[in-house]
Amino acid sequence: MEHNYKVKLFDELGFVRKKCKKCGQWFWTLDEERETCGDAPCDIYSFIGKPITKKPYDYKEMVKEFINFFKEHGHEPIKRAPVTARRWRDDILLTIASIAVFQPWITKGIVKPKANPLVIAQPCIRLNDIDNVGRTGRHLTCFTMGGHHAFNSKEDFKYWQDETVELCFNFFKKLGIDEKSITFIESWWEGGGNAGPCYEVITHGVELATLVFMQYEKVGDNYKEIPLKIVDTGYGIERFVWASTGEPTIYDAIFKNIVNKLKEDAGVKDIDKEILAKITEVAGLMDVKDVGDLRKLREEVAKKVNIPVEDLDKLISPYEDIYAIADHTRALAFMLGDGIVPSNVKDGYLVRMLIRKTLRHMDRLNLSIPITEIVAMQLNELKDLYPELLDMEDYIMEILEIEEDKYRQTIERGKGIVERLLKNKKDIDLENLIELYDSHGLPPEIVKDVAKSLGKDVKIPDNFYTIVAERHENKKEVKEKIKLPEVDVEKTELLFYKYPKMKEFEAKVLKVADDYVILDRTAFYPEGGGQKADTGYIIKGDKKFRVMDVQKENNIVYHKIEGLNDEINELKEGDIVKGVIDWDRRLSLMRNHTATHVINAAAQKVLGKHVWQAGSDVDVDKARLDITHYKRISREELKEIERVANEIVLNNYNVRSVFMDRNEAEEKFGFRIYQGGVVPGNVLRIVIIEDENGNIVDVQACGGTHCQNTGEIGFIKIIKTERVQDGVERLIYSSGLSALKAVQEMEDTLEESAEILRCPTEELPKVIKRFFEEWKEQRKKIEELEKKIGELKKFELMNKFETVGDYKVLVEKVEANPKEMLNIADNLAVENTIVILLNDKGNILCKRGENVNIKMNELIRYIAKGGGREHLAQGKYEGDVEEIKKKVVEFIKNK
RNA sequence: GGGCUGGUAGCUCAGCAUGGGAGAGCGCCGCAUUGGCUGUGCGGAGGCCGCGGGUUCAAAUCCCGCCCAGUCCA
Repeated sequence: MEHNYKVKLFDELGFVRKKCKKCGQWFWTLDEERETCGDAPCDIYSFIGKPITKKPYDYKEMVKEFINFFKEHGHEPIKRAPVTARRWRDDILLTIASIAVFQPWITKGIVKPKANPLVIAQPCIRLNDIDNVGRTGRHLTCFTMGGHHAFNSKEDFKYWQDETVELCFNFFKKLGIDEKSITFIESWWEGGGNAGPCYEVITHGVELATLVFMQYEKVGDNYKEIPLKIVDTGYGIERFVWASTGEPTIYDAIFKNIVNKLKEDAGVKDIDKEILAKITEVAGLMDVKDVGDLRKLREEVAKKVNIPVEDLDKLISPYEDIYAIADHTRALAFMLGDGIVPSNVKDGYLVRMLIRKTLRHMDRLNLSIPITEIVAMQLNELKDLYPELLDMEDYIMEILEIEEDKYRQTIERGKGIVERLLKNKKDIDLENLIELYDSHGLPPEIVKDVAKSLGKDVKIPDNFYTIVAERHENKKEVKEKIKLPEVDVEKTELLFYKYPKMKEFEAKVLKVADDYVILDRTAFYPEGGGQKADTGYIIKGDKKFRVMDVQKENNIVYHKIEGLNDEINELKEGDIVKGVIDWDRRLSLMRNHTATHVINAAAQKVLGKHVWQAGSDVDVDKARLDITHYKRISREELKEIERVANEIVLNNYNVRSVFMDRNEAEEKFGFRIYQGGVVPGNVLRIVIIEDENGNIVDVQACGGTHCQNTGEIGFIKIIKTERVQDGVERLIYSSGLSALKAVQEMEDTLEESAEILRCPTEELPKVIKRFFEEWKEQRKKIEELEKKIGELKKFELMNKFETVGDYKVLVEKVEANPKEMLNIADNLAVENTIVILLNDKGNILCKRGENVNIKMNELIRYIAKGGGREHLAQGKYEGDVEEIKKKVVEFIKNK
């Protein structure tokens, strides 16, 4: 893509455009002598040990400096967004850049930005390079992207390249960075479907900022101009801090206190800063991608500092662990502080992985301080800039403890499995390793350790995790969606918002397509927001058409009519019809939907702020709500949620809904409104439950139909809870008369049970316990008696043996069940006897003494249906004893 | 959302591929030995083999569904 990168500033100050001798990229510089672009690997880091700013900054100071500079230059500072991008968009889990905060609604031009131009310092999380963290001196999982953004439309154009480059240049200068050291590399940025030219802003071998001019949408291989031209800049706050201190690694610059504390606790000696600097410098020149690259890095550095690789390894490894811990714990502070609940899915899984990785680093160092304390230190460092994290401290600490416990258990369990595996098998092969990791969560490194302690060696391939990943490939499922016919009509006017109690309405038929009818306006609620569709009738004259289902697509409401094809001529375009809603159904749906909001509020109150709606389904006789929570909901908690919910009902709070600007809603109520998931559009419908003083009980963006006050719900009964995933609990409940019905059904169960046991319902637990215990006792007794019967019958039968060939044979019908027969036979079958017992239920059993050479399983197959082992066989026979006896004799004689 | 693993005595687990009498170790109880506690020896109690269906003469074991737990991946 051709683009002119020349800006006013370059002209004014006399920048020259050059082509990098090494990488061939074009760049702009004030230094006419310069031949390389300034970025690694063409240039090496030259700020380590030689800070490039007037004074050193810490993290907090740099954030403030950045915000203030752009504030002074006409940008409005805005609050950071959570690191959990999943809350407002469904394409990424975590906030990976400052621009991610504004995608997709603002960048698409659908929603106006809160301010324009604006400046933000946005904590971001990227886990792609997690294995490099601590090792390369520069990689972080958690960093802060300073961004100043301008959203330019034709009517309201703020600024573009000239100003952006100038602002950047001046910010660098304000920090005291030598202007001759700055280079602007011409580059091209693409991401998230958008694209545009960009500058990478480099100094002393390190890229500190990227200035992107988003102006295209990428359609296939082509670029289409987008209406909004967006200035998207990213300043690496941590890198600025690093460069301002000249520390050997970014971790030393950002996490000084924590690194020192960890070093002290682990008893790690200080090593020559030169070595650390060398690693960072060499790593800076490398594109580290996998374990192999890291090994290469280690070898390279060993050569440069002239130390054997093994020695260097011993020196450096503890440092790497410390750096990784310092980084990971900050990411954890943000992830947990923003309310992520650990889980086996999505962002919850990411946070669990991060906790486990951190614990593994800690184990390697044998630290005595617990992970909770390290995260608490992070919170302490972050509290001035992000006081909201401190509100979540109790939650964060509890989660860390629970997760550490779980991890330790997993490892212990895993060790047992490995030990047992080694007992039976000589070696652990790749297949075992994969299963241990995939199914039991046991990393190969730990397997190796355990095996080593038992004197066995385990080989781990370099690409182990790649192999695991391959096993999980090509899996996708196609969700079936109801296909609606395409029609070209005006969008349907929705009457149920304006008139929530409207039961009947008149409308004009706009279209009849397949078995769907489209009206110009409707009071039928189409399925959406977890709420099921209304049903009812559409009436034309004296003809009634049953409405089975109602769907909405592109703002058009489709009414599915029962058997419409047969009567196609009776309902046609232009007809004026009457719609009648099945009001009992709607009432139930409204009650259940409002109850869902009430339950959500109650759950948050009882369980904590981390509780977030993870899905809901509102049906007529019951509804369900999935919430994020880190343990099973106890009986006590459940009762408390139920109590709080019904308290809200009894207080008869007002429920109102308003249409609101997205920004205004976010401003007023925060991200909490997105309980129901990602909501499109600029105008949101906000449903608010508030008490008599106007305090908010619950607020959500929601398109559903609701009661007008909580009292209308009548009564909420939680039926049960389920664990739908780790970290997500499902509450199933109903309201109003359905709730009453549910309670009555439970009562029926109790009554019925009590009747069977002939006791009052309140005595049930006691009586059942007694019955159960008695049953167990009696079962024991029966077993004993069965044994006794066997002993007694011996005397009755021992004289009835007949001699057949070498053996003494008994074929006899007894009054006994199979178990008793076995006991009898046990007492009779000795030496050269064969015992065959029958009962009148058709059971047969053959048992031989130890000196018998005939196989009972073969014998039984000759005389009856059944099988077993050589010494004992069981089965079913037909005919009478004499016949069987004849066959037995026949069989034995033939042997 | 998908994959995989597991659920058997109070605990840790074996048995399950190939269906046929529910086992081991630890713990618990009793007895013996000892001045007493270990320790040792002997004996014993303790199981809806997660729940529900199916196949079969017969299911802990095979098949299906569910519940519970663990774990990996997107």
